[in-house]
Amino acid sequence: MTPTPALVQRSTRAAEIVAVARRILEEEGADALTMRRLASAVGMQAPSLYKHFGTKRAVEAALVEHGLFELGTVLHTAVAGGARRGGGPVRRLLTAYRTVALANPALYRLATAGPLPREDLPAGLEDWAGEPFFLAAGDPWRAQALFAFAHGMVVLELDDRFLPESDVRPTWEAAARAFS
Amino acid sequence: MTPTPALVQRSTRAAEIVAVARRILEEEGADALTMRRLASAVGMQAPSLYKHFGTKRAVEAALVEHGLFELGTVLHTAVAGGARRGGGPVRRLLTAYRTVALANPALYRLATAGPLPREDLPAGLEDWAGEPFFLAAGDPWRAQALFAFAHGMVVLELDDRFLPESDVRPTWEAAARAFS
DNA sequence: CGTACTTGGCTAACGTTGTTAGCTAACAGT
DNA sequence: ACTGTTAGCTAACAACGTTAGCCAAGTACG
Repeated sequence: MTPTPALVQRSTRAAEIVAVARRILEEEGADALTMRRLASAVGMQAPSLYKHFGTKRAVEAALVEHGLFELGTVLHTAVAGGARRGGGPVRRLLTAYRTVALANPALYRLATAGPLPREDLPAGLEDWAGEPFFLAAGDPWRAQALFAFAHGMVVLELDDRFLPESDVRPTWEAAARAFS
Repeated sequence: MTPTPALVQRSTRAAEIVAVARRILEEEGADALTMRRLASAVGMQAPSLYKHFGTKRAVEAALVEHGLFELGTVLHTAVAGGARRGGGPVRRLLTAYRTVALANPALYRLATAGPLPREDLPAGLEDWAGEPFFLAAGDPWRAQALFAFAHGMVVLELDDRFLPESDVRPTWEAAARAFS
């Protein structure tokens, strides 16, 4: 319902840096995303990056922005996408959430773990990305609970925190039923 | 039901290092826990720490061990503790979980976020700490869901990820009812 | 009793990290 | 034609985890 927020406008070079940073993040992991590695992958020296981003956190904030935007896009279409796809909106939301998170694990962690760099993010982006939970759950408390469940499941899955023999999909299924 | 696992036995000095590390972690944050800072707080030079712990990760593993042990202790007594305290076992479990996690936020994050240093942990400790969820929930899938919800709520609370005006306790209450 | 070994401290140093200072070539504006 | 601004560079700094190598004190034992 809230209009899609606009992404921060960036110069060609800055956009290229963010794109390369994202590739490094997903292909080589969060530890590989250093200023020197990023600079070399983009064809310059590390200090030159500071002509485009004031700090490494600013680069990460740009990545978080992309992550939240994509997550929000997927979740909104999942909730809105009619009864064509299986189940109710809650089920579609949960499926979409898990899919996009597991598809970009490093970006998901960056965007959802640790404190948010709110001052470097477009206003409203965070709320907009979380809105599908309210749309699907009905009231704010169920939305909170649904969000907490989904986030908890995903990070525990990513961290390999469940018992090895335990299958995780029945739990998602059960939650979808419980919250519908 | 599973017997309480034994903690790793450590020399006096090593135990002191872990205790100091924990104090630094909670009082000054995870970033302040550096080998030099830790060494100086314990009265030695950084390289001397390596006479007691092979790596920084090993120090952190010792902290994780403490964290899981305390969490497990609290959760087990919460679930077992008769009908004296309010509500059913699920409600007591959730209250205890939130309380201990918010009381030691940095330790909680260290113990539950990111991959576990399983090879440096006493065998069975992880399972034992998670067992109360199975005891309270009944079957494994509900246990998984309950754990994911509790963990998700706590990390989102710690990361200040909920909307500022949103009260979080009704959500815990509702979950306690839903899982009972 | 002396000797060998272990324990636990030290200093110096290495490589990597984020970041700053200061220089410079290219380009735009008046 | 001068003057900024933009975007690159090299050199360097402090802090990080960690390793190497030295040395004093204690301990085991023949």
